[in-house]
Amino acid sequence: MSGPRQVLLQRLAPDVVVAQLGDDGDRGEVVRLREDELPAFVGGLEGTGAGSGPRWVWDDTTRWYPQVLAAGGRVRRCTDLRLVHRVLRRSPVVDQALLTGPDTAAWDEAQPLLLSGTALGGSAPAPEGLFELHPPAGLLDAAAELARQEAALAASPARGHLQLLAAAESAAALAAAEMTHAGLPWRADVHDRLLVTHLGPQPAAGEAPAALAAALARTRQALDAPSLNPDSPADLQRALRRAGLELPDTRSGTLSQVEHPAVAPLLEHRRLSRLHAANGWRWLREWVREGRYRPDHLPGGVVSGRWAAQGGGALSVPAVLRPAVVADDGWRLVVADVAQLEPRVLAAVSGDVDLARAAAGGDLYQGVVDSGAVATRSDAKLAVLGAMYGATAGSGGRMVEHLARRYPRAVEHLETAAAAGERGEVVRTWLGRGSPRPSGSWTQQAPDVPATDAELRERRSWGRFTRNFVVQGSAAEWASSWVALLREELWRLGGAGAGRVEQRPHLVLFLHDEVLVHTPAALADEVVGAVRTAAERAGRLLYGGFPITFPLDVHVCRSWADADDG
DNA sequence: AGACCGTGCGCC
DNA sequence: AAAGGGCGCACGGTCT
Repeated sequence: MSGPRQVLLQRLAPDVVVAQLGDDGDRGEVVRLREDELPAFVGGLEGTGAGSGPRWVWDDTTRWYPQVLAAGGRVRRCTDLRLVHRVLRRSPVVDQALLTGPDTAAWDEAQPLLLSGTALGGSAPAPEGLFELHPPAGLLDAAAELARQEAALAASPARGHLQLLAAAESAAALAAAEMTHAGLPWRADVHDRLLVTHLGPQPAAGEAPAALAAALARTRQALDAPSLNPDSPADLQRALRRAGLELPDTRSGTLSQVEHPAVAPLLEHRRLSRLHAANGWRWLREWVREGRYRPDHLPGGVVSGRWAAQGGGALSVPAVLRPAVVADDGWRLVVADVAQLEPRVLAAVSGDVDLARAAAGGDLYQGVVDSGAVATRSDAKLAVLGAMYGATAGSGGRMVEHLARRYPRAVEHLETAAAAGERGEVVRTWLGRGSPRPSGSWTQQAPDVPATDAELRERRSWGRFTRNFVVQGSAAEWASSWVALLREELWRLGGAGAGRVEQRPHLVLFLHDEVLVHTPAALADEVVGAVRTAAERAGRLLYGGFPITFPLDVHVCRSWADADDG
Protein backbone atom coordinates (compact mmCIF):
# COMPACT_ATOMS: atom_id res chain seq x y z
CA MET A 1 0.00 0.00 0.00
CA SER A 2 1.38 3.39 -0.89
CA GLY A 3 0.30 6.73 0.49
CA PRO A 4 -0.29 10.00 -1.35
CA ARG A 5 2.64 11.47 -3.22
CA GLN A 6 1.90 14.96 -2.05
CA VAL A 7 0.21 16.50 0.97
CA LEU A 8 -0.57 20.20 1.10
CA LEU A 9 -1.01 21.64 4.56
CA GLN A 10 -2.93 24.80 5.19
CA ARG A 11 -4.07 26.63 8.29
CA LEU A 12 -7.61 27.98 8.03
CA ALA A 13 -7.54 29.42 11.53
CA PRO A 14 -5.22 29.19 14.49
CA ASP A 15 -6.25 25.67 15.41
CA VAL A 16 -7.70 24.41 12.16
CA VAL A 17 -5.36 22.59 9.82
CA VAL A 18 -6.47 21.21 6.51
CA ALA A 19 -4.49 18.59 4.65
CA GLN A 20 -5.10 17.90 0.97
CA LEU A 21 -3.82 14.48 0.01
CA GLY A 22 -3.18 14.00 -3.64
CA ASP A 23 -0.99 13.03 -6.52
CA ASP A 24 0.19 15.57 -9.02
CA GLY A 25 -2.67 17.90 -9.66
CA ASP A 26 -5.24 15.42 -8.38
CA ARG A 27 -6.85 16.71 -5.27
CA GLY A 28 -7.71 13.68 -3.32
CA GLU A 29 -8.92 13.33 0.18
CA VAL A 30 -9.21 16.34 2.47
CA VAL A 31 -8.55 15.91 6.18
CA ARG A 32 -9.19 18.42 8.96
CA LEU A 33 -6.94 18.42 12.00
CA ARG A 34 -6.26 20.27 15.19
CA GLU A 35 -2.80 21.67 15.64
CA ASP A 36 -1.88 19.09 18.24
CA GLU A 37 -2.85 16.26 15.91
CA LEU A 38 -0.33 17.36 13.31
CA PRO A 39 2.73 15.36 14.45
CA ALA A 40 0.80 12.10 14.57
CA PHE A 41 -0.75 12.80 11.19
CA VAL A 42 2.64 13.53 9.65
CA GLY A 43 4.17 10.49 11.30
CA GLY A 44 1.42 8.28 10.00
CA LEU A 45 2.01 9.24 6.38
CA GLU A 46 5.76 9.53 6.63
CA GLY A 47 6.27 5.92 7.67
CA THR A 48 9.66 4.56 8.57
CA GLY A 49 10.90 2.83 5.45
CA ALA A 50 13.51 4.36 3.21
CA GLY A 51 12.14 6.34 0.32
CA SER A 52 8.68 6.53 1.74
CA GLY A 53 6.72 9.58 2.64
CA PRO A 54 4.98 12.23 0.57
CA ARG A 55 6.21 15.64 -0.41
CA TRP A 56 4.83 18.04 2.16
CA VAL A 57 3.78 21.36 0.71
CA TRP A 58 3.46 24.21 3.17
CA ASP A 59 3.76 27.95 3.31
CA ASP A 60 6.82 28.03 5.49
CA THR A 61 8.88 25.25 7.05
CA THR A 62 9.48 27.33 10.17
CA ARG A 63 5.74 27.31 10.85
CA TRP A 64 5.22 23.56 10.56
CA TYR A 65 8.33 21.52 11.06
CA PRO A 66 9.52 22.49 14.56
CA GLN A 67 6.43 20.99 16.18
CA VAL A 68 6.86 17.80 14.18
CA LEU A 69 10.49 17.56 15.31
CA ALA A 70 9.59 18.35 18.90
CA ALA A 71 7.23 15.40 18.86
CA GLY A 72 10.01 13.15 17.64
CA GLY A 73 9.01 13.16 13.98
CA ARG A 74 10.86 13.83 10.77
CA VAL A 75 9.88 14.41 7.17
CA ARG A 76 11.78 13.38 4.10
CA ARG A 77 10.95 16.15 1.66
CA CYS A 78 8.91 19.28 1.31
CA THR A 79 8.19 22.33 -0.77
CA ASP A 80 8.72 25.55 1.14
CA LEU A 81 6.49 27.98 -0.73
CA ARG A 82 7.92 31.06 1.00
CA LEU A 83 11.50 30.27 0.00
CA VAL A 84 10.62 29.20 -3.52
CA HIS A 85 8.50 32.31 -3.93
CA ARG A 86 11.43 34.52 -3.04
CA VAL A 87 13.64 32.82 -5.58
CA LEU A 88 11.11 32.94 -8.38
CA ARG A 89 10.09 36.52 -7.70
CA ARG A 90 13.57 37.79 -8.38
CA SER A 91 14.65 35.40 -11.05
CA PRO A 92 15.24 36.95 -14.47
CA VAL A 93 14.29 33.65 -16.10
CA VAL A 94 10.77 33.61 -14.67
CA ASP A 95 7.70 35.17 -16.26
CA GLN A 96 6.46 37.28 -13.38
CA ALA A 97 2.95 37.45 -14.79
CA LEU A 98 2.55 33.74 -14.12
CA LEU A 99 3.57 34.20 -10.52
CA THR A 100 1.37 37.14 -9.72
CA GLY A 101 -1.87 36.68 -7.83
CA PRO A 102 -4.10 38.55 -5.43
CA ASP A 103 -1.92 37.82 -2.41
CA THR A 104 1.49 38.11 -4.03
CA ALA A 105 2.44 41.09 -1.89
CA ALA A 106 1.76 39.09 1.24
CA TRP A 107 3.97 36.25 -0.02
CA ASP A 108 6.64 38.82 -0.83
CA GLU A 109 6.60 40.03 2.76
CA ALA A 110 6.31 36.70 4.55
CA GLN A 111 8.95 36.27 7.21
CA PRO A 112 10.20 33.09 8.84
CA LEU A 113 9.08 32.34 12.37
CA LEU A 114 12.12 32.55 14.62
CA LEU A 115 12.55 30.34 17.63
CA SER A 116 15.70 31.75 19.10
CA GLY A 117 15.23 33.88 22.15
CA THR A 118 11.55 33.08 22.47
CA ALA A 119 9.92 29.89 23.60
CA LEU A 120 12.91 27.86 24.70
CA GLY A 121 15.14 30.54 26.11
CA GLY A 122 12.44 32.49 27.82
CA SER A 123 13.54 36.00 28.57
CA ALA A 124 13.69 37.74 25.22
CA PRO A 125 10.75 39.95 24.36
CA ALA A 126 8.05 39.83 21.74
CA PRO A 127 7.88 36.58 19.91
CA GLU A 128 7.33 37.25 16.24
CA GLY A 129 4.58 34.81 16.86
CA LEU A 130 2.65 32.34 14.87
CA PHE A 131 -0.59 34.24 14.92
CA GLU A 132 0.34 37.61 16.29
CA LEU A 133 0.61 40.62 14.04
CA HIS A 134 -0.36 39.69 10.53
CA PRO A 135 -1.78 36.24 10.62
CA PRO A 136 -1.22 36.22 6.86
CA ALA A 137 1.82 34.01 6.70
CA GLY A 138 -0.23 31.33 8.38
CA LEU A 139 -3.38 31.93 6.40
CA LEU A 140 -2.23 32.53 2.85
CA ASP A 141 -3.69 30.29 0.18
CA ALA A 142 -0.96 27.71 -0.26
CA ALA A 143 -2.77 25.76 -2.98
CA ALA A 144 -3.09 28.83 -5.19
CA GLU A 145 0.53 29.78 -4.65
CA LEU A 146 1.68 26.25 -5.45
CA ALA A 147 -0.24 26.35 -8.70
CA ARG A 148 1.31 29.67 -9.67
CA GLN A 149 4.81 28.46 -8.83
CA GLU A 150 4.35 25.28 -10.82
CA ALA A 151 3.12 27.27 -13.80
CA ALA A 152 6.00 29.70 -13.55
CA LEU A 153 8.53 26.89 -13.27
CA ALA A 154 7.05 24.96 -16.17
CA ALA A 155 7.22 27.99 -18.45
CA SER A 156 10.77 28.99 -17.61
CA PRO A 157 13.53 28.42 -20.15
CA ALA A 158 15.71 27.49 -17.16
CA ARG A 159 13.11 25.10 -15.77
CA GLY A 160 15.50 22.33 -14.86
CA HIS A 161 17.92 24.53 -13.00
CA LEU A 162 15.18 26.41 -11.19
CA GLN A 163 13.56 23.17 -10.07
CA LEU A 164 16.87 22.07 -8.63
CA LEU A 165 17.13 25.36 -6.79
CA ALA A 166 13.58 25.08 -5.47
CA ALA A 167 14.27 21.56 -4.23
CA ALA A 168 17.56 22.56 -2.66
CA GLU A 169 16.04 25.53 -0.85
CA SER A 170 13.19 23.42 0.49
CA ALA A 171 15.49 20.65 1.65
CA ALA A 172 17.75 23.25 3.20
CA ALA A 173 14.79 24.52 5.19
CA LEU A 174 14.31 21.04 6.63
CA ALA A 175 18.00 20.75 7.48
CA ALA A 176 17.96 24.19 9.09
CA ALA A 177 14.99 23.34 11.30
CA GLU A 178 16.67 20.08 12.31
CA MET A 179 19.88 21.91 13.21
CA THR A 180 18.00 24.29 15.50
CA HIS A 181 16.07 21.39 16.97
CA ALA A 182 19.14 19.30 17.74
CA GLY A 183 21.36 22.24 18.64
CA LEU A 184 25.13 22.60 18.52
CA PRO A 185 26.76 20.71 21.40
CA TRP A 186 28.26 23.36 23.65
CA ARG A 187 30.19 22.81 26.88
CA ALA A 188 29.50 25.72 29.20
CA ASP A 189 32.28 24.59 31.54
CA VAL A 190 34.86 24.68 28.75
CA HIS A 191 33.59 28.03 27.56
CA ASP A 192 33.86 29.44 31.07
CA ARG A 193 37.39 28.11 31.45
CA LEU A 194 38.42 29.78 28.19
CA LEU A 195 36.93 33.07 29.30
CA VAL A 196 38.81 32.88 32.61
CA THR A 197 42.04 32.18 30.73
CA HIS A 198 41.67 35.20 28.49
CA LEU A 199 39.78 37.65 30.68
CA GLY A 200 40.22 36.56 34.27
CA PRO A 201 37.51 35.34 36.65
CA GLN A 202 33.95 36.34 35.89
CA PRO A 203 33.50 39.83 37.37
CA ALA A 204 30.51 41.10 39.28
CA ALA A 205 27.70 42.37 37.11
CA GLY A 206 28.60 45.64 35.44
CA GLU A 207 32.29 45.38 36.22
CA ALA A 208 35.10 44.78 33.78
CA PRO A 209 37.09 41.55 33.86
CA ALA A 210 40.59 41.91 35.31
CA ALA A 211 42.51 41.47 32.05
CA LEU A 212 40.29 44.01 30.33
CA ALA A 213 40.72 46.53 33.13
CA ALA A 214 44.48 46.05 33.05
CA ALA A 215 44.69 46.59 29.29
CA LEU A 216 42.55 49.70 29.66
CA ALA A 217 44.79 51.09 32.39
CA ARG A 218 47.92 50.54 30.32
CA THR A 219 46.29 52.17 27.30
CA ARG A 220 45.19 55.21 29.28
CA GLN A 221 48.63 55.56 30.77
CA ALA A 222 50.42 55.28 27.43
CA LEU A 223 48.18 57.98 25.98
CA ASP A 224 48.16 60.05 29.13
CA ALA A 225 44.35 60.03 28.89
CA PRO A 226 42.97 58.90 32.24
CA SER A 227 39.31 58.95 31.20
CA LEU A 228 39.71 57.53 27.69
CA ASN A 229 36.88 55.33 26.44
CA PRO A 230 38.52 53.16 23.78
CA ASP A 231 35.09 51.98 22.61
CA SER A 232 34.41 55.47 21.32
CA PRO A 233 36.19 56.01 18.01
CA ALA A 234 35.87 59.78 18.35
CA ASP A 235 37.29 59.85 21.86
CA LEU A 236 40.08 57.51 20.86
CA GLN A 237 40.98 59.48 17.77
CA ARG A 238 41.23 62.66 19.87
CA ALA A 239 43.52 60.98 22.38
CA LEU A 240 45.71 59.62 19.60
CA ARG A 241 45.97 63.04 18.01
CA ARG A 242 47.08 64.54 21.31
CA ALA A 243 49.77 61.87 21.37
CA GLY A 244 50.96 62.95 17.94
CA LEU A 245 49.24 60.26 15.86
CA GLU A 246 47.03 61.48 13.01
CA LEU A 247 45.08 58.47 11.78
CA PRO A 248 42.28 58.29 9.21
CA ASP A 249 40.36 55.87 11.40
CA THR A 250 40.91 53.73 14.47
CA ARG A 251 40.66 50.26 12.96
CA SER A 252 43.04 47.60 14.20
CA GLY A 253 44.79 47.41 10.86
CA THR A 254 45.45 51.13 10.86
CA LEU A 255 46.63 51.13 14.45
CA SER A 256 49.01 48.24 13.99
CA GLN A 257 50.88 50.16 11.30
CA VAL A 258 52.08 52.85 13.67
CA GLU A 259 54.66 52.56 16.39
CA HIS A 260 53.55 53.81 19.72
CA PRO A 261 53.51 52.26 23.19
CA ALA A 262 49.72 52.64 23.30
CA VAL A 263 49.10 50.39 20.32
CA ALA A 264 49.78 47.02 21.91
CA PRO A 265 47.57 47.50 24.98
CA LEU A 266 44.91 49.13 22.82
CA LEU A 267 44.75 46.18 20.46
CA GLU A 268 44.71 43.77 23.36
CA HIS A 269 41.84 45.72 24.86
CA ARG A 270 40.00 45.51 21.55
CA ARG A 271 40.45 41.78 21.31
CA LEU A 272 39.41 41.10 24.88
CA SER A 273 36.54 43.52 24.94
CA ARG A 274 35.20 42.00 21.75
CA LEU A 275 35.35 38.53 23.28
CA HIS A 276 33.70 39.74 26.46
CA ALA A 277 30.94 41.68 24.74
CA ALA A 278 30.13 39.28 21.92
CA ASN A 279 30.72 35.84 23.44
CA GLY A 280 31.28 36.35 27.16
CA TRP A 281 29.39 35.12 30.19
CA ARG A 282 26.24 36.97 29.19
CA TRP A 283 26.22 35.18 25.84
CA LEU A 284 26.71 31.88 27.58
CA ARG A 285 23.80 32.52 29.91
CA GLU A 286 21.57 33.69 27.12
CA TRP A 287 22.27 31.15 24.41
CA VAL A 288 23.38 27.87 25.92
CA ARG A 289 20.75 25.61 27.48
CA GLU A 290 21.36 22.07 28.62
CA GLY A 291 24.56 21.75 26.63
CA ARG A 292 23.17 23.05 23.35
CA TYR A 293 23.37 26.30 21.39
CA ARG A 294 20.30 26.79 19.22
CA PRO A 295 20.40 29.73 16.84
CA ASP A 296 17.91 30.07 14.00
CA HIS A 297 19.30 29.01 10.67
CA LEU A 298 17.83 30.79 7.67
CA PRO A 299 18.46 29.29 4.24
CA GLY A 300 18.39 31.94 1.56
CA GLY A 301 18.58 34.56 4.29
CA VAL A 302 21.17 36.55 2.37
CA VAL A 303 20.52 38.10 -1.06
CA SER A 304 23.15 35.89 -2.64
CA GLY A 305 21.38 32.79 -1.36
CA ARG A 306 23.79 32.13 1.45
CA TRP A 307 22.27 31.07 4.72
CA ALA A 308 21.95 33.61 7.49
CA ALA A 309 21.70 32.82 11.18
CA GLN A 310 20.13 34.69 13.99
CA GLY A 311 20.68 34.48 17.68
CA GLY A 312 24.10 34.81 19.18
CA GLY A 313 26.07 35.29 15.98
CA ALA A 314 26.21 31.63 15.02
CA LEU A 315 28.16 32.19 11.81
CA SER A 316 30.96 33.95 13.59
CA VAL A 317 31.77 31.75 16.54
CA PRO A 318 35.29 32.97 17.28
CA ALA A 319 38.09 30.49 16.82
CA VAL A 320 39.17 30.78 20.46
CA LEU A 321 35.83 29.37 21.62
CA ARG A 322 35.69 26.40 19.30
CA PRO A 323 37.16 24.12 21.97
CA ALA A 324 33.79 24.51 23.73
CA VAL A 325 32.03 22.73 20.87
CA VAL A 326 32.43 19.12 21.99
CA ALA A 327 30.63 15.94 20.99
CA ASP A 328 28.61 14.10 23.64
CA ASP A 329 30.16 11.08 25.36
CA GLY A 330 30.36 8.23 22.90
CA TRP A 331 29.76 10.62 20.02
CA ARG A 332 32.02 12.42 17.57
CA LEU A 333 31.99 15.53 15.44
CA VAL A 334 32.67 15.12 11.76
CA VAL A 335 33.92 18.45 10.47
CA ALA A 336 34.20 18.89 6.72
CA ASP A 337 35.01 21.90 4.62
CA VAL A 338 35.41 22.39 0.90
CA ALA A 339 38.77 23.57 -0.34
CA GLN A 340 38.48 26.72 -2.44
CA LEU A 341 34.77 26.39 -3.08
CA GLU A 342 34.20 29.70 -4.86
CA PRO A 343 36.97 29.46 -7.48
CA ARG A 344 35.90 25.89 -8.24
CA VAL A 345 32.35 27.06 -8.75
CA LEU A 346 33.68 29.86 -10.92
CA ALA A 347 35.43 27.32 -13.13
CA ALA A 348 32.20 25.35 -13.49
CA VAL A 349 29.78 28.20 -14.14
CA SER A 350 32.11 29.87 -16.63
CA GLY A 351 32.95 26.57 -18.30
CA ASP A 352 36.66 27.28 -17.91
CA VAL A 353 38.23 23.87 -18.37
CA ASP A 354 41.72 25.26 -17.81
CA LEU A 355 40.78 26.55 -14.39
CA ALA A 356 39.07 23.22 -13.71
CA ARG A 357 42.32 21.51 -14.63
CA ALA A 358 44.23 23.76 -12.26
CA ALA A 359 41.81 22.67 -9.55
CA ALA A 360 42.15 18.98 -10.33
CA GLY A 361 45.28 18.48 -8.25
CA GLY A 362 43.42 19.38 -5.11
CA ASP A 363 45.01 22.76 -4.52
CA LEU A 364 43.62 25.18 -7.06
CA TYR A 365 46.07 27.93 -6.17
CA GLN A 366 49.04 25.62 -6.67
CA GLY A 367 47.49 24.58 -9.96
CA VAL A 368 47.36 28.20 -11.06
CA VAL A 369 51.05 28.52 -10.23
CA ASP A 370 51.91 25.32 -12.09
CA SER A 371 50.16 26.61 -15.19
CA GLY A 372 52.62 29.49 -15.26
CA ALA A 373 50.04 32.22 -14.71
CA VAL A 374 51.72 33.60 -11.61
CA ALA A 375 54.87 32.89 -9.65
CA THR A 376 53.78 32.00 -6.15
CA ARG A 377 50.84 30.47 -4.36
CA SER A 378 50.09 33.67 -2.52
CA ASP A 379 50.08 35.56 -5.83
CA ALA A 380 47.62 33.00 -7.13
CA LYS A 381 45.37 33.52 -4.17
CA LEU A 382 45.59 37.25 -4.55
CA ALA A 383 44.76 37.01 -8.23
CA VAL A 384 41.78 34.71 -7.82
CA LEU A 385 40.30 36.56 -4.87
CA GLY A 386 40.98 39.88 -6.57
CA ALA A 387 39.14 38.74 -9.68
CA MET A 388 36.13 37.57 -7.69
CA TYR A 389 35.94 40.63 -5.48
CA GLY A 390 36.87 43.24 -8.04
CA ALA A 391 40.26 44.41 -6.86
CA THR A 392 41.62 47.11 -9.10
CA ALA A 393 44.50 48.68 -7.27
CA GLY A 394 47.60 47.23 -5.67
CA SER A 395 49.06 43.83 -6.28
CA GLY A 396 45.60 42.26 -6.38
CA GLY A 397 44.73 44.24 -9.48
CA ARG A 398 48.03 43.45 -11.19
CA MET A 399 47.70 39.77 -10.47
CA VAL A 400 44.27 39.67 -12.07
CA GLU A 401 45.82 40.62 -15.40
CA HIS A 402 48.10 37.59 -15.25
CA LEU A 403 45.13 35.43 -14.39
CA ALA A 404 43.12 36.79 -17.32
CA ARG A 405 45.82 35.79 -19.82
CA ARG A 406 45.80 32.18 -18.67
CA TYR A 407 42.10 31.80 -17.75
CA PRO A 408 40.20 34.14 -20.06
CA ARG A 409 36.84 32.40 -19.76
CA ALA A 410 36.68 32.56 -15.99
CA VAL A 411 37.83 36.15 -15.82
CA GLU A 412 35.52 37.19 -18.63
CA HIS A 413 32.57 35.65 -16.81
CA LEU A 414 33.32 37.93 -13.88
CA GLU A 415 33.93 40.99 -16.04
CA THR A 416 30.64 40.42 -17.81
CA ALA A 417 28.78 40.24 -14.51
CA ALA A 418 30.49 43.41 -13.30
CA ALA A 419 29.68 45.27 -16.51
CA ALA A 420 26.03 44.20 -16.34
CA GLY A 421 25.84 45.45 -12.78
CA GLU A 422 27.35 48.77 -13.75
CA ARG A 423 24.61 49.14 -16.37
CA GLY A 424 22.02 48.49 -13.68
CA GLU A 425 21.09 45.07 -15.05
CA VAL A 426 20.21 41.93 -13.12
CA VAL A 427 22.65 39.01 -13.11
CA ARG A 428 21.88 35.42 -12.14
CA THR A 429 23.49 32.47 -10.50
CA TRP A 430 24.00 29.14 -12.23
CA LEU A 431 20.62 27.83 -11.03
CA GLY A 432 18.79 31.07 -11.75
CA ARG A 433 18.70 33.19 -8.62
CA GLY A 434 18.57 36.84 -9.65
CA SER A 435 20.47 39.72 -8.12
CA PRO A 436 18.42 42.55 -6.65
CA ARG A 437 17.78 45.61 -8.77
CA PRO A 438 19.94 48.55 -7.84
CA SER A 439 18.47 51.82 -6.70
CA GLY A 440 20.06 55.22 -6.55
CA SER A 441 20.40 58.15 -8.87
CA TRP A 442 23.01 56.51 -11.11
CA THR A 443 20.50 53.92 -12.25
CA GLN A 444 18.18 56.43 -13.90
CA GLN A 445 20.69 58.59 -15.57
CA ALA A 446 20.37 59.61 -19.17
CA PRO A 447 23.54 58.61 -21.05
CA ASP A 448 24.40 62.17 -21.99
CA VAL A 449 24.32 63.48 -18.44
CA PRO A 450 27.77 63.35 -16.90
CA ALA A 451 27.81 61.33 -13.72
CA THR A 452 29.10 62.78 -10.51
CA ASP A 453 32.06 61.19 -8.78
CA ALA A 454 29.75 59.78 -6.16
CA GLU A 455 27.57 58.20 -8.83
CA LEU A 456 30.54 56.66 -10.57
CA ARG A 457 31.69 55.25 -7.27
CA GLU A 458 28.27 53.75 -6.61
CA ARG A 459 28.14 52.31 -10.11
CA ARG A 460 31.49 50.59 -9.72
CA SER A 461 30.54 49.42 -6.29
CA TRP A 462 27.39 47.80 -7.65
CA GLY A 463 29.50 46.19 -10.36
CA ARG A 464 31.70 44.63 -7.68
CA PHE A 465 28.55 43.37 -6.00
CA THR A 466 27.15 41.69 -9.13
CA ARG A 467 30.62 40.36 -10.00
CA ASN A 468 30.75 38.66 -6.63
CA PHE A 469 27.08 37.70 -6.67
CA VAL A 470 27.44 35.23 -9.54
CA VAL A 471 30.19 33.38 -7.68
CA GLN A 472 29.02 33.67 -4.09
CA GLY A 473 25.44 32.87 -5.09
CA SER A 474 26.37 29.91 -7.27
CA ALA A 475 28.64 28.62 -4.51
CA ALA A 476 25.79 29.01 -2.03
CA GLU A 477 23.46 26.87 -4.14
CA TRP A 478 26.13 24.20 -4.53
CA ALA A 479 26.60 24.22 -0.77
CA SER A 480 22.87 24.07 -0.05
CA SER A 481 22.61 21.11 -2.39
CA TRP A 482 25.52 19.47 -0.57
CA VAL A 483 23.73 19.93 2.74
CA ALA A 484 20.46 18.64 1.29
CA LEU A 485 22.09 15.50 -0.09
CA LEU A 486 24.12 14.99 3.05
CA ARG A 487 20.93 15.11 5.10
CA GLU A 488 19.60 12.26 2.96
CA GLU A 489 22.78 10.23 3.28
CA LEU A 490 22.90 10.69 7.04
CA TRP A 491 19.35 9.53 7.52
CA ARG A 492 20.12 6.40 5.56
CA LEU A 493 23.07 5.72 7.86
CA GLY A 494 20.98 5.85 10.95
CA GLY A 495 19.45 2.53 10.03
CA ALA A 496 15.92 1.70 9.06
CA GLY A 497 14.64 1.86 12.59
CA ALA A 498 12.90 4.63 14.36
CA GLY A 499 14.71 7.23 16.36
CA ARG A 500 14.67 10.95 16.54
CA VAL A 501 16.85 13.06 14.32
CA GLU A 502 19.10 13.92 17.25
CA GLN A 503 19.60 10.28 18.16
CA ARG A 504 21.11 9.49 14.77
CA PRO A 505 23.93 11.15 12.83
CA HIS A 506 22.72 14.70 12.21
CA LEU A 507 23.86 18.11 11.01
CA VAL A 508 24.50 20.64 13.74
CA LEU A 509 26.10 23.55 11.89
CA PHE A 510 26.61 24.82 8.36
CA LEU A 511 29.00 27.67 7.62
CA HIS A 512 28.95 28.52 3.90
CA ASP A 513 31.48 25.87 2.89
CA GLU A 514 31.79 23.82 6.07
CA VAL A 515 29.52 21.37 7.89
CA LEU A 516 29.56 19.89 11.38
CA VAL A 517 27.87 16.53 11.90
CA HIS A 518 27.24 15.08 15.35
CA THR A 519 27.31 11.30 15.21
CA PRO A 520 27.56 8.22 17.38
CA ALA A 521 31.27 7.34 17.39
CA ALA A 522 30.63 3.97 15.81
CA LEU A 523 29.18 5.61 12.69
CA ALA A 524 31.82 8.33 12.30
CA ASP A 525 33.66 6.63 9.47
CA GLU A 526 30.45 6.12 7.56
CA VAL A 527 29.61 9.79 8.08
CA VAL A 528 32.94 10.71 6.52
CA GLY A 529 31.93 8.66 3.50
CA ALA A 530 28.51 10.29 3.44
CA VAL A 531 29.96 13.78 3.46
CA ARG A 532 32.18 12.94 0.50
CA THR A 533 29.43 11.16 -1.38
CA ALA A 534 27.12 14.12 -0.93
CA ALA A 535 29.77 16.50 -2.31
CA GLU A 536 30.26 14.33 -5.38
CA ARG A 537 26.53 14.07 -5.93
CA ALA A 538 26.11 17.83 -5.59
CA GLY A 539 28.78 18.44 -8.22
CA ARG A 540 27.16 16.08 -10.70
CA LEU A 541 23.67 17.35 -9.95
CA LEU A 542 24.57 20.95 -10.69
CA TYR A 543 27.32 20.70 -13.26
CA GLY A 544 26.71 17.34 -14.92
CA GLY A 545 29.82 16.02 -16.57
CA PHE A 546 31.87 19.20 -16.27
CA PRO A 547 35.25 18.09 -14.89
CA ILE A 548 35.32 19.95 -11.61
CA THR A 549 35.81 18.26 -8.26
CA PHE A 550 35.05 19.45 -4.74
CA PRO A 551 37.70 17.97 -2.48
CA LEU A 552 36.97 18.08 1.23
CA ASP A 553 39.06 18.36 4.35
CA VAL A 554 37.34 16.02 6.76
CA HIS A 555 38.15 15.46 10.42
CA VAL A 556 36.64 13.14 12.96
CA CYS A 557 37.11 14.71 16.35
CA ARG A 558 35.73 15.27 19.80
CA SER A 559 36.01 19.06 19.62
CA TRP A 560 35.59 21.48 16.75
CA ALA A 561 38.94 22.98 17.72
CA ASP A 562 40.65 19.70 16.81
CA ALA A 563 39.53 20.02 13.21
CA ASP A 564 42.21 22.51 12.22
CA ASP A 565 44.28 20.26 10.02
CA GLY A 566 46.61 17.64 11.37
C1' DA B 1 12.95 55.33 26.16
C1' DG B 2 13.37 53.78 21.53
C1' DA B 3 14.75 54.03 16.57
C1' DC B 4 18.43 54.60 13.63
C1' DC B 5 23.13 55.05 11.82
C1' DG B 6 28.22 54.69 11.82
C1' DT B 7 32.20 52.25 13.41
C1' DG B 8 34.54 48.22 14.31
C1' DC B 9 35.21 43.24 14.20
C1' DG B 10 34.07 38.22 14.47
C1' DC B 11 33.22 34.68 10.64
C1' DC B 12 32.99 32.82 5.50
C1' DA C 1 49.51 40.48 2.60
C1' DA C 2 45.55 43.44 -0.19
C1' DA C 3 41.33 46.24 1.14
C1' DG C 4 37.85 44.17 -3.51
C1' DG C 5 32.20 40.56 -1.77
C1' DG C 6 28.59 38.76 2.01
C1' DC C 7 26.74 38.70 6.89
C1' DG C 8 25.30 39.58 12.64
C1' DC C 9 26.19 41.88 16.59
C1' DA C 10 27.70 45.39 20.18
C1' DC C 11 28.61 49.89 21.14
C1' DG C 12 28.60 55.07 20.89
C1' DG C 13 26.25 58.85 19.34
C1' DT C 14 22.32 61.39 17.63
C1' DC C 15 17.67 62.05 16.73
C1' DT C 16 12.88 61.89 18.04
